[in-house]
Amino acid sequence: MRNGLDKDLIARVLGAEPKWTIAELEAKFPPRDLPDGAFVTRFAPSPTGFMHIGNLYSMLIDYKLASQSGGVFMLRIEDTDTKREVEGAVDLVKNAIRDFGFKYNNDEIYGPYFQSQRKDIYRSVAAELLARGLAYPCFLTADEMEEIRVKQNAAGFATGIYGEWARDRDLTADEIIAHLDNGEVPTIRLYSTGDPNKRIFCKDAVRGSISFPENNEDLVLIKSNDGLPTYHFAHLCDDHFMRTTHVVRGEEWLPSLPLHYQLFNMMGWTPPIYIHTATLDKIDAETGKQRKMSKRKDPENNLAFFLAGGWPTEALIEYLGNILAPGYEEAKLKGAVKTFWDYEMKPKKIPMSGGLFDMKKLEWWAKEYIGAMPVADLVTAVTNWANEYGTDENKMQVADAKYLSAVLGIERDNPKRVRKDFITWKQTLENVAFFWDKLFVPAIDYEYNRDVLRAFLETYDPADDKDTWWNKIVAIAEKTGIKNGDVAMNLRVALAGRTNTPDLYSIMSVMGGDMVRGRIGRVLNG
RNA sequence: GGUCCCAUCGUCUAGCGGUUAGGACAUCGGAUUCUCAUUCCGGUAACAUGGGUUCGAUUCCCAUUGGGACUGCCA
Repeated sequence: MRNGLDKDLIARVLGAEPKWTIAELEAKFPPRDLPDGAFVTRFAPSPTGFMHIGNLYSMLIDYKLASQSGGVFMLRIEDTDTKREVEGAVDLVKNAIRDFGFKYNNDEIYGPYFQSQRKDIYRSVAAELLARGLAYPCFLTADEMEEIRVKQNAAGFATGIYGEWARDRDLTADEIIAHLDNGEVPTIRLYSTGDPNKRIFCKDAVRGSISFPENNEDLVLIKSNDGLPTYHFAHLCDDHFMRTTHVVRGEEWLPSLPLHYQLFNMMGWTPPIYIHTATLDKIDAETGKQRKMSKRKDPENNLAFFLAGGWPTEALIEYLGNILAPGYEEAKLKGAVKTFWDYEMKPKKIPMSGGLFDMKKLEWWAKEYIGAMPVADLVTAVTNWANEYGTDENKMQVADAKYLSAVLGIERDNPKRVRKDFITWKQTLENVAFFWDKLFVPAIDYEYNRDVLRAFLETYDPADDKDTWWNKIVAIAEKTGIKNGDVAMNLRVALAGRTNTPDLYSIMSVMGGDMVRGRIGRVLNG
């Protein structure tokens, strides 16, 4: 510990008087009045203009834990890096939260929820640390720090500002004033008293107790360029005063856990319970090796990819949810629960090893999800997607809701035996495109048996019920001397332009007599 | 280099000292069907390696190997 700074110097060093004392802040942000066991969590993205799978992954834990426990889920914007900020990024975040059906509850009294608007809070806490000699102003320039780094590397020491290398940590008040008078703006650094030869024990809800060497780095608490806090300091102040009970974050934060414990200990505050999640990986197509999902290389890392591609958001939730709450899938298959929201997530069971993102399994969840949807809901979902993301052709397909409903309703009447060939809203429309004359692509290379087609036209009556219709097919088969299936196949290809389709009779019923006659006639005349 | 995390079928996992190591996806057969999709039945497939501890290790401990993260006035 060093000598604390006096009030006036603290104000000069911070650029403004601290607005509150710690006691005032404690009163301003009182403990939350919630039932025992309620989780208070937050999703805290940086507004970088990009929402990735990892964001959804951790937000799902936050939201689920809060909602299942009767707690609170907050949205906090971590806009402390003015250089990386992107316009419109906050709306992107909010839209994603809405699209996935999450609701956040930003109670005014714990706000504001933009870190850029919480300067007074950070300044007040920093003032306390400065007064107690647990933080100090540092006037090191970027160039000077680079010099230090070079020296440390050459000598084989760990890089960073610590101990002997921390030039300004024991500056006297007069020396500080001299720097200030010189027009220099300091960063506020932690005055670390940690001893790397001792160990600190930290807790993680998934991994249990983890020990690290104590932190001895004088990390930056408040940056000089804009007076905003670093992640570490913001985390301390915000999660304490927002009364967060559980901090869910990526495992890349594990190494800074000793620092965070140190910070909370210095303030005499209880740290939140940490849940560090493993990263979502994929196999690199070029190297064949497993690696973290990359923003640049992997389009499927971007949530916009799934939204634009028409993936049901619920399928993504079910897929990720099953990873985060192992056993959900089994419970669902057994009928014990209906959706992920009915299944209890246990923090301890959240996996700690990195997982591969499995598109095949996602497809399976999507098929299951769509397969279980009532036709009306399917039509709505597909229509909404087409109108927002679809092509003009897609929009045309959804224009007649009644026809679309008939098309999508094929083989969906028996809930035990629904078709599961719909994966995304987009792919659904592509799958059934042949039902529209404009989109129909005839199979020009197919070798039709024209006798069969002519014979069909002779006896075809759109009003026939299925048995009558089938008996006519059988009769044609006998007459022309080919198999029933071959007769059906000729009709199928003539109508749909392909060899794989749902039930033929249903197709004809939906198409209607004119379209059926038209397409068969087209083959015969063409 | 230093610190830390992780390790069960191809993938995601169950297992918490004694199991024929279970499930799901994928895959491969078979049955059903006018094709496809469904549905049903069945198969292939895993405890990274080496030491301990123990009567007994997938399970506990330690190494090794492999993968990952961090080591910024970015989060």
